Amino acid sequence: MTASRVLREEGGYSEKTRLTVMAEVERLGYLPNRIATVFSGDRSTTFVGVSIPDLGNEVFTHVLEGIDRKLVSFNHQTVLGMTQHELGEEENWIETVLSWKPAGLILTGRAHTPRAVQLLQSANIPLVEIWDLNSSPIDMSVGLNHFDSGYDMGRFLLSKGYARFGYVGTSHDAANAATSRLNGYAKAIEDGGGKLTRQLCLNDIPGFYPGFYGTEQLLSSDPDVEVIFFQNDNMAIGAVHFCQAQNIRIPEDIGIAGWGELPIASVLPYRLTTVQVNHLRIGQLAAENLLLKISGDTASAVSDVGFRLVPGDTV
Amino acid sequence: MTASRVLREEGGYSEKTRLTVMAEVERLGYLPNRIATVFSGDRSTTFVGVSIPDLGNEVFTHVLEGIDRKLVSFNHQTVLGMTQHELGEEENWIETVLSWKPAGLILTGRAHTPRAVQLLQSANIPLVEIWDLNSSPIDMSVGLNHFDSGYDMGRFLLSKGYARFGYVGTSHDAANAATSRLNGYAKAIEDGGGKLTRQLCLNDIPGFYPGFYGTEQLLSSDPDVEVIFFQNDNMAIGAVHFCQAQNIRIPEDIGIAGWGELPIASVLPYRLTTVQVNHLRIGQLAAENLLLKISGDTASAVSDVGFRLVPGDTV
DNA sequence: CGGAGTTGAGTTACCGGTAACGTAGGACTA
DNA sequence: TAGTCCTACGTTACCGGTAACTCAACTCCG
Repeated sequence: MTASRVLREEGGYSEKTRLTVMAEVERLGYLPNRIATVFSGDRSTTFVGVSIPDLGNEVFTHVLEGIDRKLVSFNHQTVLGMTQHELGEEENWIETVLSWKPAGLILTGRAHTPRAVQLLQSANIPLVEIWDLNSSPIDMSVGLNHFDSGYDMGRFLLSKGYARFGYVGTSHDAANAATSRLNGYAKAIEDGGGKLTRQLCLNDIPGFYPGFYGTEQLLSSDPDVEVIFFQNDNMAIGAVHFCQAQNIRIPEDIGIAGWGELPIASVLPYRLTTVQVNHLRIGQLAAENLLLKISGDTASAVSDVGFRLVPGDTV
Repeated sequence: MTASRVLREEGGYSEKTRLTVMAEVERLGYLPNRIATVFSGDRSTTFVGVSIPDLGNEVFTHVLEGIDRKLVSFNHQTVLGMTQHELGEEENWIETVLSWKPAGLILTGRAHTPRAVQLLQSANIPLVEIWDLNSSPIDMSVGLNHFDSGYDMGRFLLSKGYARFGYVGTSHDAANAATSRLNGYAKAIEDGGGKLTRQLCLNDIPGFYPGFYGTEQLLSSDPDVEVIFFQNDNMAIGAVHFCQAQNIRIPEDIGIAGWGELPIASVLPYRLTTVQVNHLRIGQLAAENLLLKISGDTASAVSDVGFRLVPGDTV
């Protein structure tokens, strides 16, 4: 008991005793068993479960980096959960990770299975839903309004005089956020009197190559499309390369718009029309709010990090 | 006790009892406390600590994805550790994560602090060192020989007739592997009678933009360089874009070589000279070997996944 | 039909911390 | 000098599972 007090620096021991204890710690190479501590007090671990759809998407690795950096600086650890864009996978992961008594959870997306929601509520631990802003979160939400970002892009393209619109995305739709963007985009086009002639949903991950062949597919089936909005920058860059290879001029023959502003944009010889989002900030803010709740403070339930439309040379 | 037996499907109970127990489980919404299980038997958790230098580097996110997918399919979870390329950070993380009784560890790199090695040895749990192959690992090693890959690139470039060589890398050198590549490259050049006129080490992350301005720096200080080997493909692609912007012809005026074959290569209008490495495979194999050891089987101590030099159009 | 073996279920103790409480002995006060 | 308080340290019990053991009831067989 005295040793326990010394190691926790709780006070109630003499300097002489402290030295004796520390000497024994040194001699035995003693490492505390944190499992026992958690068990004894029915406390939480210092684990924070973080679910993301997949790691292939650069956007989420930035979010994850923001989360982990912040957590580590407050002596917490990230337990990873890759949901593969499947709510069922997420539910299984939530059940498993909860049995390990995490200090909190960060989930990507606002959609969960009913049982997952029930598990989360009865676990009653701090929770942040990130990415697509949830105005009535289970506990807390950090992200941006994807519908609005799609809507703004639609309006911007309309203002540039386009009338026939296309969209290319994939079924790897992180937490339905890309679908929200598409819905916003479609709504803007409808409101503005344009025509969304074709929307393509590839069964692939949203990377460079799907952007490349997705553009080929879309243009061959609908050559009159004037501008294409892509699920993200990587796909848009793939599209630009396809157009260059086919001698299709941008923006004279076709307009290209991406989403997310990824690092590669900094070295491209053209300025991609895109939507800038501070991914790292989403992760940091989510972790910050979670840590506040964990330490018993209050944190804002809804944090909108916003977005910024970047008009480039590609439309 | 009977409930415990039912839930573990251990046998030694009647069907009638099983149903009674399961009904109570349902009624109470009972979730087992895995912490107690670990504590009771002085067992391990199902956590596997995975340390990687940083998440900004696409290469490691692929490795991590390979690891996590495999672990999840065997009911284990990844506990992330970002070491920021600092052995001290790694040591701190190892100490923390060990106190949570992980089932095993996967560490990127073969270099560790003496105290870290001591902690790892006394923890006596399955351990895989990945990335730069360690022929005498603490426990197991999965990766490739980075020195050899650099050496092969050097020899290949010599065979193309180059005589004045450059190198551009960064101080974010994941587990010293890039330095091994540089050493191999330098050795090949020396052996072949070429000249490594300049090696640049930028204080930045090895991304597109550092490749861009690193090339500018190197060429302005040493305009006679004939070919440049980059730390990775992203930097090499940044270099290609710099050359395009400056109307420097590739490969006529300068040769460019990358390393790692990243996804963007698939849509480039040219074929980048690079070294192909199966990053996902490294992660999968590391997790596989670790899980074998965890379940009490034996696994090979050293697994070389190899590499393949890809002669492209850029030299 | 009695003894041996089997089956299903209960009892006890333990893992390693820590909360809560107990207590000896010194200091301080009225 | 007796009573009170404080400090430093010790004792006990408990968290929730499970290993190891016990035991009653039933089965099986010569």
